[in-house]
Amino acid sequence: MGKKEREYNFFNDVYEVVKLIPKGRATSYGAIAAYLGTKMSARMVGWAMNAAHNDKTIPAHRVVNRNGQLTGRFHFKAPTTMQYRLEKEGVKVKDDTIVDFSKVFWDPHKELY
DNA sequence: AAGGTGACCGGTT
DNA sequence: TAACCGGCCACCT
Repeated sequence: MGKKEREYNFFNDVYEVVKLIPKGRATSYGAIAAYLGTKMSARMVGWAMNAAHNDKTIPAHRVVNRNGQLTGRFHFKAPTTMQYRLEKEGVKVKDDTIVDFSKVFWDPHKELY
């Protein structure tokens, strides 16, 4: 098995959850890690998103940090891309932070089974 | 082969 | 309020 394939298998669980985030909602790195179990740390979720950043099938813009900040914005094509995509879905962003994040927040632990 | 490094997090100072 | 700390764990050098 090649390196690229192994990498994809390893991060696959993260990608599957990210793909389930509904339009107009967002979750956090830590929430995904908690949902997947103790083996996966929030840092690893960030690493997985980094590895996936050109995959158009993964809505990476819907993953932010626990405070709703768009900490991953510099990894997009332009630093404004992440905010643009969120606002296009009706999510308001101010000062690189999602407005009313608690209402936009999508917790995989509660919304998935 | 060992140590540095994250698109992080919760708690403490 | 902001800075810091320890835990996290696969990757990279």
